Amino acid sequence: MSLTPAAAADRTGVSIDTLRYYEREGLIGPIRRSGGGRREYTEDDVFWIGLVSCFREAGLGIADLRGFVAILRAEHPPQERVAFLRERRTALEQRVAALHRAIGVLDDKIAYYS
Amino acid sequence: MSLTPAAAADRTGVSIDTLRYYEREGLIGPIRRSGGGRREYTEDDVFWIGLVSCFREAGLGIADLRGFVAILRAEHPPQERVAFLRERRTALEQRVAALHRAIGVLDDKIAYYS
DNA sequence: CTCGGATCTGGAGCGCGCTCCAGGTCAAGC
DNA sequence: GCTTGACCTGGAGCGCGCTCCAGATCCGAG
Repeated sequence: MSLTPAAAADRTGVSIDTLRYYEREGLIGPIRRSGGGRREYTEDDVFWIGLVSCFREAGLGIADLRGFVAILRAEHPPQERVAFLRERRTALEQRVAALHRAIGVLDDKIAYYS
Repeated sequence: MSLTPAAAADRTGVSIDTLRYYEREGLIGPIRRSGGGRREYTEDDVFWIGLVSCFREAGLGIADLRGFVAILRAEHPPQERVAFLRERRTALEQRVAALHRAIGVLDDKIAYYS
């Protein structure tokens, strides 16, 4: 069984327009088409879209994600993949650190006004 | 002593154009002017710009920051301030959670390819 | 006094990440 | 067959957060 665009959007929480956009940008798919040209999303597609939107929510840009997709799909030596992934991980941890600094400031202010 | 725009930009790591933009948007200042109309940043200004860029780095939008500035400056009851600050804090922690989910995915992939 | 570099203003331009639209196609229900 | 609604494509439009530009002004060094 496969899912219509509307169903896939519903399942993933990503709008139909955005799904098409992601496909154009090479972040997902290419999605299989029916005889009439309509997209038919598989469960695997849904899972992959979930990964992509997880990273989007974490603040990665489209270009970053394209690199990520390329690494996970293409035949790069595992060593290179791991290096790439670690690099991304470091970038995300820096974001976490930035958030903690901001939270620290908020905590100070909260303490001050409490 | 006060700082020229260039010096303030240097101290804060925020570009001159962005400093003017933040001022227009009401995130900082208004900055004191010299007789000739040039901006003169104080140490307090520099400190405040640091706060603003801390929140920007944490991913808050300009509108969010405007709200933040309004709360810290205007005469709102402390109770309201604290409520606002806690709300912002929650939002930031949700971002942290999103980042941790993404980092978790990366860790899985790293483990898989290692 | 002159020169040149820093700064001023208002407004245009840009990259990102969608979001929306027009005009056309496909397919299930009557 | 006809209607209706979901879907198709290519491209325009939009909000955000800067970033850049033109043309004018200021001011310290020589």
